[in-house]
Amino acid sequence: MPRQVDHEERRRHIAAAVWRLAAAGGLEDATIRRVAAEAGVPARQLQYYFGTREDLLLGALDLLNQHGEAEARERIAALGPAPEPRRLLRSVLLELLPLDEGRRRRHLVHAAYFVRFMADEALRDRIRDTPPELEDLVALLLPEEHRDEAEFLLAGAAGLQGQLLLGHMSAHRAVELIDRQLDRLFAPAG
Amino acid sequence: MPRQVDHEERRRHIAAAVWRLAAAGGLEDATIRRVAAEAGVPARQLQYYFGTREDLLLGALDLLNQHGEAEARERIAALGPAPEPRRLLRSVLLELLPLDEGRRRRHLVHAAYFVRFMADEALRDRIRDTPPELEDLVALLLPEEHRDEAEFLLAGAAGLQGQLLLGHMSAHRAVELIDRQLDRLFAPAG
DNA sequence: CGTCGATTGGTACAGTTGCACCATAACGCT
DNA sequence: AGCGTTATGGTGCAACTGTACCAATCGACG
Repeated sequence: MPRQVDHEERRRHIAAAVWRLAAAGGLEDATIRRVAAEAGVPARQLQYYFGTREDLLLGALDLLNQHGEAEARERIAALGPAPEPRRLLRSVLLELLPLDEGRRRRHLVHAAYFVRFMADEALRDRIRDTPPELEDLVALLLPEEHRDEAEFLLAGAAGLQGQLLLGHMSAHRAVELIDRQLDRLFAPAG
Repeated sequence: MPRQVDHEERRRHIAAAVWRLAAAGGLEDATIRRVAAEAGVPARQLQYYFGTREDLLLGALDLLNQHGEAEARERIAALGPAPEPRRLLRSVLLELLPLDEGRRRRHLVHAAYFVRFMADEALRDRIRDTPPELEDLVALLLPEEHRDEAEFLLAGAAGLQGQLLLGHMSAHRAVELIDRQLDRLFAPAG
């Protein structure tokens, strides 16, 4: 192996530039030359590490997803072992809200990819910010008769995400609304 | 007035082409030449009726909004005079779901504009598919102590919109989930 | 030391982009 | 009929797009 360079690190560095541009101005701002300038590398490097522009966008999205999933897992693991269902559920729902710069950018990038990738059935799964496993988890955390509530809860959190991104609601208020729902669902006399 | 041509009709015809392209492949597909081809008019005409491309996108969005708002008002008016609060509320919430081609395209186009227009504070209001008046209406339809529920209900409907667009949930199921929430909120012993 | 493959850089090119410009046609008015 | 406004068409251009191509450089291994 000549010239030892960290391939993965390089790709993540470039992908991060894609995220910033896409989050700020949508996919059309993420041209090869502009991403290269944002990342501070020659444009040719993107070709080498990703191939075509389509591959670049696709690769950047995949990296974002695994990056975000790792962050989410970390935050949830920080609750400690065997957390109470309510606290666990709350953390899962809060992952859907842009409560810090990381999550905000993640959701913005997903929004930027949304329409473009929805046309292609194979790509459609990569732009959901709620993996199916999370949905199952939420359903498991609530009593069986509350399956409808579980699904609506997830939808509600996703909807609040949009409100927050648009600045139409404060993060504090969104969290409060979720907590009210949890109050109800975990009330003593369910 | 020489050469009587229906200015507004022309603009709507062109705007509809923007909607189709933006809904199918995002804003980057809505180039001047491509919109012209889709509308079947010379590209020069877009310049004449809208100005720059930015103006075209902006104008097409405004036309979509007023078009959609009219459609929504019509559907709600079809409930007849002084409908029961629950039916009225249900109709308002269902406006957020892509239950027909019109609403589906409207929400897709909004999604296409989302990131691009969020950067500009002045344009941010044009990409919300829930006008503030609707939010107030929803709050009014529920008893005072249910303000939190009203806001979460709207967020839930908006979240279901995303699930439906992505094909992760059937329209039937989404409507069912909303009806369950309404069952609860309008239960006799509130 | 030389060689070979991994990596980088620069550039060239055909296609597309948004937009400005100029001519001309169509029409309502005086 | 003539004029002025409104509308239309076509074309040109500089900037930018994605990507193919060629040359050079680097480092590890023989």
